[in-house]
Amino acid sequence: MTMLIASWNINSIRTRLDQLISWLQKVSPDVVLLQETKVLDEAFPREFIEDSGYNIAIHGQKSYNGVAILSKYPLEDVQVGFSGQEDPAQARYLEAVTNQVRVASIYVPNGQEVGHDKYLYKLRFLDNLYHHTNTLLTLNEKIILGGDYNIAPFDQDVYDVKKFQDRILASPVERQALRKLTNAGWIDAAAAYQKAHDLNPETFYTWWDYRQGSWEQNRGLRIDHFLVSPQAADCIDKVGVDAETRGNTRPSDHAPVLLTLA
DNA sequence: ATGGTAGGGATCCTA
Repeated sequence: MTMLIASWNINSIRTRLDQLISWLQKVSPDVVLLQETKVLDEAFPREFIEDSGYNIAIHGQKSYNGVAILSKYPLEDVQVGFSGQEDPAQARYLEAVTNQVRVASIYVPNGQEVGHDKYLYKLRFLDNLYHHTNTLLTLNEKIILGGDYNIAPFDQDVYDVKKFQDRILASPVERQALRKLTNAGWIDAAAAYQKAHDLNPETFYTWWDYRQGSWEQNRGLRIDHFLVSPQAADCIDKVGVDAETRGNTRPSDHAPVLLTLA
Protein backbone atom coordinates (compact mmCIF):
# COMPACT_ATOMS: atom_id res chain seq x y z
CA MET A 1 0.00 0.00 0.00
CA THR A 2 1.49 3.32 -1.02
CA MET A 3 1.07 6.62 0.76
CA LEU A 4 1.17 10.01 -0.98
CA ILE A 5 2.27 12.87 1.27
CA ALA A 6 2.25 16.53 0.21
CA SER A 7 3.65 19.69 1.75
CA TRP A 8 2.36 23.06 0.57
CA ASN A 9 2.78 26.62 1.75
CA ILE A 10 -0.66 27.75 0.63
CA ASN A 11 -0.29 31.46 1.62
CA SER A 12 -3.79 31.89 3.10
CA ILE A 13 -6.13 28.91 3.12
CA ARG A 14 -9.23 31.13 2.91
CA THR A 15 -8.04 32.93 -0.24
CA ARG A 16 -7.14 29.63 -1.90
CA LEU A 17 -9.81 27.27 -0.54
CA ASP A 18 -11.30 26.58 -4.00
CA GLN A 19 -7.82 25.78 -5.36
CA LEU A 20 -7.14 23.48 -2.40
CA ILE A 21 -10.38 21.55 -2.82
CA SER A 22 -9.95 20.99 -6.56
CA TRP A 23 -6.28 20.11 -6.01
CA LEU A 24 -7.25 17.52 -3.35
CA GLN A 25 -9.72 15.99 -5.78
CA LYS A 26 -7.19 15.95 -8.65
CA VAL A 27 -4.08 14.73 -6.76
CA SER A 28 -5.81 12.78 -3.97
CA PRO A 29 -2.91 12.91 -1.49
CA ASP A 30 -3.27 10.76 1.64
CA VAL A 31 -1.67 13.40 3.84
CA VAL A 32 -1.23 17.16 3.31
CA LEU A 33 1.06 19.35 5.41
CA LEU A 34 0.03 22.99 5.05
CA GLN A 35 1.87 26.17 6.02
CA GLU A 36 0.87 29.84 6.15
CA THR A 37 -2.81 29.12 6.60
CA LYS A 38 -3.10 32.63 8.12
CA VAL A 39 -6.30 31.97 10.02
CA LEU A 40 -7.46 31.53 13.61
CA ASP A 41 -8.58 27.99 14.48
CA GLU A 42 -12.22 29.06 14.93
CA ALA A 43 -12.29 30.48 11.39
CA PHE A 44 -10.52 27.53 9.70
CA PRO A 45 -12.66 26.30 6.77
CA ARG A 46 -13.09 22.76 8.09
CA GLU A 47 -16.31 21.80 6.36
CA PHE A 48 -15.31 21.63 2.69
CA ILE A 49 -12.07 19.83 3.50
CA GLU A 50 -13.81 17.26 5.70
CA ASP A 51 -16.40 16.77 2.96
CA SER A 52 -13.49 15.90 0.63
CA GLY A 53 -12.62 13.02 2.95
CA TYR A 54 -9.94 14.41 5.25
CA ASN A 55 -9.39 14.51 8.98
CA ILE A 56 -7.88 17.78 10.16
CA ALA A 57 -5.44 19.00 12.81
CA ILE A 58 -4.83 22.75 12.99
CA HIS A 59 -2.61 25.25 14.74
CA GLY A 60 -3.40 28.77 13.62
CA GLN A 61 -3.06 32.40 14.60
CA LYS A 62 -4.37 35.71 13.33
CA SER A 63 -2.90 37.09 10.07
CA TYR A 64 0.44 35.27 10.11
CA ASN A 65 1.93 31.77 10.05
CA GLY A 66 -0.45 28.87 10.79
CA VAL A 67 0.09 25.17 10.06
CA ALA A 68 -2.30 22.28 9.46
CA ILE A 69 -2.31 18.55 8.76
CA LEU A 70 -4.95 16.87 6.60
CA SER A 71 -5.16 13.09 6.39
CA LYS A 72 -7.43 10.41 4.99
CA TYR A 73 -6.38 8.38 8.05
CA PRO A 74 -7.11 9.17 11.71
CA LEU A 75 -4.76 11.71 13.30
CA GLU A 76 -3.28 10.47 16.57
CA ASP A 77 -0.85 11.88 19.14
CA VAL A 78 -1.31 15.47 17.86
CA GLN A 79 1.37 17.84 19.23
CA VAL A 80 0.98 21.62 18.93
CA GLY A 81 4.36 23.36 18.82
CA PHE A 82 7.52 21.58 19.94
CA SER A 83 9.35 21.27 23.24
CA GLY A 84 11.89 24.10 23.47
CA GLN A 85 10.15 26.39 20.96
CA GLU A 86 11.07 29.98 21.85
CA ASP A 87 7.75 31.64 21.08
CA PRO A 88 4.93 29.04 21.07
CA ALA A 89 2.40 31.75 20.16
CA GLN A 90 3.86 31.70 16.63
CA ALA A 91 2.00 28.85 14.94
CA ARG A 92 4.90 27.19 13.14
CA TYR A 93 4.89 23.51 14.15
CA LEU A 94 2.28 20.77 14.24
CA GLU A 95 2.97 17.05 14.60
CA ALA A 96 0.78 13.95 14.44
CA VAL A 97 0.84 10.23 13.76
CA THR A 98 -1.28 8.98 10.88
CA ASN A 99 -1.35 5.52 9.29
CA GLN A 100 1.70 4.59 11.40
CA VAL A 101 3.79 7.47 10.06
CA ARG A 102 4.76 10.45 12.24
CA VAL A 103 4.47 13.68 10.27
CA ALA A 104 5.17 17.31 11.09
CA SER A 105 4.15 20.49 9.28
CA ILE A 106 6.87 23.09 9.83
CA TYR A 107 7.06 26.77 8.95
CA VAL A 108 10.56 28.10 9.62
CA PRO A 109 10.79 31.91 10.02
CA ASN A 110 11.79 33.79 6.86
CA GLY A 111 14.40 35.94 8.60
CA GLN A 112 13.77 39.13 6.59
CA GLU A 113 17.44 39.87 5.85
CA VAL A 114 20.86 38.64 6.95
CA GLY A 115 21.81 40.19 10.31
CA HIS A 116 18.27 41.37 11.13
CA ASP A 117 16.71 40.49 14.50
CA LYS A 118 14.36 38.19 12.57
CA TYR A 119 17.38 36.42 11.03
CA LEU A 120 18.78 35.74 14.51
CA TYR A 121 15.33 34.48 15.52
CA LYS A 122 15.37 32.16 12.49
CA LEU A 123 18.76 30.74 13.57
CA ARG A 124 17.52 30.22 17.15
CA PHE A 125 14.36 28.54 15.83
CA LEU A 126 16.51 26.11 13.80
CA ASP A 127 18.75 25.39 16.79
CA ASN A 128 15.73 24.70 19.01
CA LEU A 129 14.19 22.56 16.26
CA TYR A 130 17.49 20.66 15.98
CA HIS A 131 17.17 19.57 19.62
CA HIS A 132 13.56 18.47 19.14
CA THR A 133 14.24 16.56 15.92
CA ASN A 134 17.18 14.78 17.56
CA THR A 135 14.74 13.53 20.17
CA LEU A 136 12.41 12.35 17.42
CA LEU A 137 15.24 10.32 15.84
CA THR A 138 15.55 8.25 19.03
CA LEU A 139 12.00 6.96 18.44
CA ASN A 140 13.26 4.92 15.45
CA GLU A 141 9.98 5.52 13.61
CA LYS A 142 8.96 6.42 10.08
CA ILE A 143 8.98 10.22 10.38
CA ILE A 144 8.39 12.89 7.73
CA LEU A 145 9.29 16.50 8.60
CA GLY A 146 7.67 18.49 5.80
CA GLY A 147 7.42 22.20 5.37
CA ASP A 148 8.69 25.58 4.33
CA TYR A 149 12.22 25.76 5.74
CA ASN A 150 12.92 29.10 4.02
CA ILE A 151 16.43 27.85 3.14
CA ALA A 152 17.83 26.64 -0.18
CA PRO A 153 20.40 24.08 1.02
CA PHE A 154 22.73 23.95 -2.01
CA ASP A 155 23.78 26.20 -4.88
CA GLN A 156 21.83 24.01 -7.32
CA ASP A 157 18.66 24.98 -5.40
CA VAL A 158 18.96 28.64 -6.44
CA TYR A 159 18.35 30.12 -9.91
CA ASP A 160 21.11 32.73 -9.48
CA VAL A 161 23.90 31.64 -7.15
CA LYS A 162 25.79 34.97 -7.20
CA LYS A 163 22.70 37.02 -6.45
CA PHE A 164 21.83 34.88 -3.42
CA GLN A 165 25.25 33.93 -2.03
CA ASP A 166 25.00 36.19 1.03
CA ARG A 167 21.26 36.75 0.99
CA ILE A 168 18.34 35.54 3.03
CA LEU A 169 17.21 32.01 2.01
CA ALA A 170 20.75 30.99 0.95
CA SER A 171 23.29 32.66 3.27
CA PRO A 172 26.07 30.37 4.59
CA VAL A 173 25.11 30.65 8.28
CA GLU A 174 21.47 29.65 7.81
CA ARG A 175 22.52 26.86 5.43
CA GLN A 176 24.89 25.60 8.11
CA ALA A 177 22.09 25.65 10.70
CA LEU A 178 19.89 23.50 8.46
CA ARG A 179 22.82 21.24 7.55
CA LYS A 180 23.51 20.61 11.25
CA LEU A 181 19.90 19.56 11.78
CA THR A 182 19.84 17.36 8.68
CA ASN A 183 23.24 15.73 9.26
CA ALA A 184 22.10 14.44 12.66
CA GLY A 185 20.34 11.68 10.73
CA TRP A 186 17.66 13.02 8.38
CA ILE A 187 17.50 12.55 4.62
CA ASP A 188 16.58 15.48 2.34
CA ALA A 189 14.20 13.41 0.22
CA ALA A 190 14.12 15.63 -2.88
CA ALA A 191 17.90 16.17 -2.93
CA ALA A 192 18.51 12.43 -2.63
CA TYR A 193 15.95 11.60 -5.33
CA GLN A 194 17.23 14.28 -7.71
CA LYS A 195 20.78 13.01 -7.36
CA ALA A 196 19.93 9.31 -7.58
CA HIS A 197 18.01 9.80 -10.82
CA ASP A 198 20.24 12.57 -12.20
CA LEU A 199 17.27 14.92 -12.70
CA ASN A 200 17.41 18.63 -13.50
CA PRO A 201 17.63 20.54 -10.18
CA GLU A 202 15.47 23.31 -11.66
CA THR A 203 12.52 20.92 -11.70
CA PHE A 204 12.73 20.81 -7.89
CA TYR A 205 12.24 24.52 -7.27
CA THR A 206 9.33 25.06 -4.88
CA TRP A 207 9.05 28.86 -4.59
CA TRP A 208 8.95 31.71 -7.08
CA ASP A 209 8.69 35.34 -5.94
CA TYR A 210 5.46 37.07 -6.93
CA ARG A 211 7.51 40.00 -8.25
CA GLN A 212 9.20 40.71 -11.54
CA GLY A 213 7.80 37.73 -13.43
CA SER A 214 9.86 35.20 -11.49
CA TRP A 215 7.53 32.32 -12.33
CA GLU A 216 7.42 33.07 -16.05
CA GLN A 217 11.24 33.10 -16.15
CA ASN A 218 11.59 30.09 -13.80
CA ARG A 219 13.56 32.18 -11.32
CA GLY A 220 12.85 29.81 -8.45
CA LEU A 221 14.36 28.39 -5.27
CA ARG A 222 14.01 25.04 -3.53
CA ILE A 223 13.10 26.05 0.03
CA ASP A 224 10.30 23.57 0.88
CA HIS A 225 11.59 20.20 2.00
CA PHE A 226 10.83 16.75 3.28
CA LEU A 227 13.40 15.68 5.86
CA VAL A 228 12.75 12.01 6.55
CA SER A 229 14.02 9.51 9.11
CA PRO A 230 16.10 6.55 7.88
CA GLN A 231 13.12 4.24 8.47
CA ALA A 232 11.02 6.42 6.12
CA ALA A 233 13.83 6.94 3.59
CA ASP A 234 13.93 3.18 3.03
CA CYS A 235 10.33 3.41 1.73
CA ILE A 236 10.67 6.39 -0.64
CA ASP A 237 9.34 5.59 -4.08
CA LYS A 238 9.18 9.05 -5.69
CA VAL A 239 9.69 12.74 -4.91
CA GLY A 240 8.56 15.66 -7.05
CA VAL A 241 7.20 19.18 -7.19
CA ASP A 242 3.71 19.92 -8.55
CA ALA A 243 4.88 23.08 -10.33
CA GLU A 244 1.67 23.20 -12.39
CA THR A 245 -0.09 24.54 -9.31
CA ARG A 246 2.19 27.61 -9.30
CA GLY A 247 0.76 28.47 -12.72
CA ASN A 248 -2.81 28.74 -11.39
CA THR A 249 -4.73 32.01 -11.49
CA ARG A 250 -4.04 33.79 -8.16
CA PRO A 251 -1.56 31.11 -7.08
CA SER A 252 0.34 30.68 -3.86
CA ASP A 253 3.98 31.68 -4.38
CA HIS A 254 4.88 28.09 -3.37
CA ALA A 255 4.16 24.85 -5.23
CA PRO A 256 3.31 21.60 -3.38
CA VAL A 257 6.07 19.04 -2.87
CA LEU A 258 4.98 15.41 -3.21
CA LEU A 259 6.47 12.28 -1.66
CA THR A 260 5.37 8.69 -2.29
CA LEU A 261 6.12 6.05 0.32
CA ALA A 262 5.95 2.43 -0.85
C1' DA B 1 20.87 50.19 -4.44
C1' DT B 2 16.10 50.15 -5.20
C1' DG B 3 11.70 48.29 -5.70
C1' DG B 4 9.16 45.15 -7.69
C1' DT B 5 3.83 41.67 -5.74
C1' DA B 6 0.66 39.46 -2.59
C1' DG B 7 -2.27 38.63 1.82
C1' DG B 8 -4.24 40.27 6.03
C1' DG B 9 -6.39 43.77 7.88
C1' DA B 10 -5.78 48.31 8.86
C1' DT B 11 -3.78 52.76 6.31
C1' DC B 12 1.58 48.95 7.73
C1' DC B 13 3.65 44.29 8.73
C1' DT B 14 5.37 40.01 6.85
C1' DA B 15 7.03 37.38 3.26
